Amino acid sequence: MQSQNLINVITDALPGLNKSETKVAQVILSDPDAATQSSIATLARKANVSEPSVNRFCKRFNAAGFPDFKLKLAKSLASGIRFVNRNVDPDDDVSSYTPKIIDSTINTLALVRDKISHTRVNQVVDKLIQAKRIYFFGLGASGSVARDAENKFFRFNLPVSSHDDVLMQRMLASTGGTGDVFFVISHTGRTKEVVEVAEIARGNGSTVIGLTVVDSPLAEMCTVTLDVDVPENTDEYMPMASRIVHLVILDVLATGVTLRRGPDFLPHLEKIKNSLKPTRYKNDK
Amino acid sequence: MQSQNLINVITDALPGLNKSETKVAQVILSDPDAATQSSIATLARKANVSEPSVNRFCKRFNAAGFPDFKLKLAKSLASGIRFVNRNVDPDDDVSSYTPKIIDSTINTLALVRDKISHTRVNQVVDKLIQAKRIYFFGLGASGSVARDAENKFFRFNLPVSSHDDVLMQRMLASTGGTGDVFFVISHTGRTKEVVEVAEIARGNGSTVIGLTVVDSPLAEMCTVTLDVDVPENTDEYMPMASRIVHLVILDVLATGVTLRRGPDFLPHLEKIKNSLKPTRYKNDK
DNA sequence: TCTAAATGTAGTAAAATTACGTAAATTATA
DNA sequence: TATAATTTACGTAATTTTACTACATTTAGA
Repeated sequence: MQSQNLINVITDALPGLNKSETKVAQVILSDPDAATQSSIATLARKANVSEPSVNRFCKRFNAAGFPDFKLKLAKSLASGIRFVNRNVDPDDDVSSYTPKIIDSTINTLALVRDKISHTRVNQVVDKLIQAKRIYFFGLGASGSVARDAENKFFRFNLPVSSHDDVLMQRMLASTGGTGDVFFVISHTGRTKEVVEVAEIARGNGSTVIGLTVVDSPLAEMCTVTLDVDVPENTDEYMPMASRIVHLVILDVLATGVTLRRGPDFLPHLEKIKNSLKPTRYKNDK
Repeated sequence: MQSQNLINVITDALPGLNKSETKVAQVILSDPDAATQSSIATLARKANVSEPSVNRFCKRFNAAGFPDFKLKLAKSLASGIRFVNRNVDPDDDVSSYTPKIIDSTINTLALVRDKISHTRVNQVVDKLIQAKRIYFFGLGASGSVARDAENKFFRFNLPVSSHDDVLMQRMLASTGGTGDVFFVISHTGRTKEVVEVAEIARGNGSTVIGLTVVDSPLAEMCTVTLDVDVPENTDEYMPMASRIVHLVILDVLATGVTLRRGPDFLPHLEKIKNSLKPTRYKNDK
């Protein structure tokens, strides 16, 4: 795991802290930026604890001491993540809910960045490179993710298609075989239709890649699973973050494939880019 | 205001510094990360200058003193190096390009969060609330964004549809009128077909909302434009970030609409959620 | 050679840390 | 259930480290 956001770490640890540590945590979380600029004495005073308590607090979070802690805190703040785990409130106005939603997305992405298995990503890139054909399957919200994936991967000069029709998916899965890759995207990993399709494809010797939840029925049917451990939304108003995560992971996979193809492949990408030029108004700036 | 990256500032000021200040600057620039962790004494020793020289150096760069300087330096490192300057390199392996791509997406989102006009968002939410019908239009990559939007907005009990077929878009645009909202999504804002469709719709008295680039031909045709000032990708291997940004902005808009509808609307959303339950395997955890 | 800027020395103030002692809480035991 | 034993939490005060200030010395330019 890479450097996690200190504010998240503190928030997560909050329930397990003792009295004075909690006080310190609250003062820091309520205004992290002020905390980075105050001395151990002022912070201790604000939290109504002694200076050594603050110091111990810092060491608890793997800092060498108070100055080191402040440094790490400052870095966390600079990383651009401000509203941490703040849910949207029914009374929020635009200027509140807008940053909250964006920050929550950022937060989720940062989590995925630190948790995603690079080995798995590599395995999937392997499979995609070797594929004779790629099918992207998804239903509902994952349907548009699948479509986006098609749009992205067709640039690789491979027969790619995306499908959000269950019957079509079934038919394709049953006619597939070795060399075919079925890339199945599912937010829950529990949609029956999707799991069945994966099973059919697998039974015919196709490679099945799952972009879904770990330990789900779908994950069990897959040759390789890219599991995304995105925290479930508890808040009614918070949008589903998994779509975005899925899209970004597909970006990563596409990049992986491009890099494997090597620099000789770049002219091909350039050609596709240029093909769109005549459809656009010139930019005279 | 561009990133007040301290490292850049120091580099720029380098020619105008005097002897000992130059020494200090060189030590800091050669290993900024180490500098943030050392005391004024060690830094002075490394640079072969006295402690007050280091202190004066800090004050020269608008810091209150040495600790404040270290803080600012740390922030520059966190925000700058982590996000901005990390293009995918042809030699990168999985563990390099994966975080790079995710970080670049995060960076873009953070930028949008700070720059997006809340007034505009509010205006668009207004229009969407008042709409009798909503059409989401997009081509190519924006096509799947449009589709995702449909999937999200149909929950609001409104006639919503998405279209990625130019002819269909034209026909709908020409038959629309007051009360109809055409939500046009475009990465470039310069695709001729899309601009024309917007013009037709506008001509018939429909509301046209653009999710696109500021000052683009499309933006000029719209009733309200949500302009996204996403930096263009210079790197061959970096995926297009605007898709993600568009999706997140649609999340924001959807949340805005939900909040305006008030708490009475929540049971309706719950109903939709529950309708999907029978399609899933039970989660026995 | 004079002047002003640059740099360093030494002392002081501030900040952080450590050592240690007391209080609180937890666990074990009667 | 009460109380003793033990651990854990917390604070005081002393110590050490760190940063800053005032002033002295050096250096460079006119």
